[in-house]
Amino acid sequence: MDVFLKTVSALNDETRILILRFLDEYGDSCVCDLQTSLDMIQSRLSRHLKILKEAGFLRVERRGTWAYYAIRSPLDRFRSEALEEIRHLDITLPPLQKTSQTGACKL
Amino acid sequence: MDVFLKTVSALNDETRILILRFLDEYGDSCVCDLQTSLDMIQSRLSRHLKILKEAGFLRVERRGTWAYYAIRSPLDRFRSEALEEIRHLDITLPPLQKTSQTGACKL
DNA sequence: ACAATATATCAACATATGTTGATTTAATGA
DNA sequence: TCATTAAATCAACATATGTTGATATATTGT
Repeated sequence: MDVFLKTVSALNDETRILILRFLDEYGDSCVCDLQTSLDMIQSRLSRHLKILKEAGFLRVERRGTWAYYAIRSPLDRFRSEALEEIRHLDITLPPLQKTSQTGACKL
Repeated sequence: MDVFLKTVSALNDETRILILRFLDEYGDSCVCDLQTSLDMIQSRLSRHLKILKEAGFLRVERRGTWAYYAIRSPLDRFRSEALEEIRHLDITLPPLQKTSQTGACKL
């Protein structure tokens, strides 16, 4: 029960759906790039990334000062199906902005 | 987006998961019987049944004074998958009590 | 060690959602 | 029409969750 509810609860937010969709489309991203691309305050992003991670949707990998988040693979059946639904939602995805590469990522 | 979020939001509650599991196990039930079997206040049940119905999980059929709720069929892919998950959750389902038959269902 | 930057966490607040008891609406039968 | 019962809705309250700005932690380079 707990695991299922946590999974569902993680899906129950527009911000997190957008994040999932973004990572699904563009692949691994550091918080910094997500912040620029999605135009979100850093604490807000961290919160949602943590929830998605703890719900089993994402994994994190630390590279230097950066934390790269990515969709976990392989996802189990239910999470995969949820992601598939999200893929077909009518969302206007913002372009990927890799400010972390250029060093222009100062918070 | 709206439809998906509404679906997910409907799943995001223990009470509603229990109701879905119950109806999946025992089939159509009137609010009255659900109330007795699940030991829930009537207004609480009505609320959750409405949410589940509007989210596309349930259908209602009025028979006399009674409103019989049942899992909609066929469910679409995502809702089916969700129901399948719910089927495998570790929930101790209370026994079905058909008080509506005996007339002992006074609220 | 210190400065700079990336990320995580915290506290305060606002909004959303669930619960309950009361009231309203609907259907049936005398 | 009136009484009875089932179900829906409402109002008040409590709890959960999201947002924001501030602070803490972590990593790198000087």
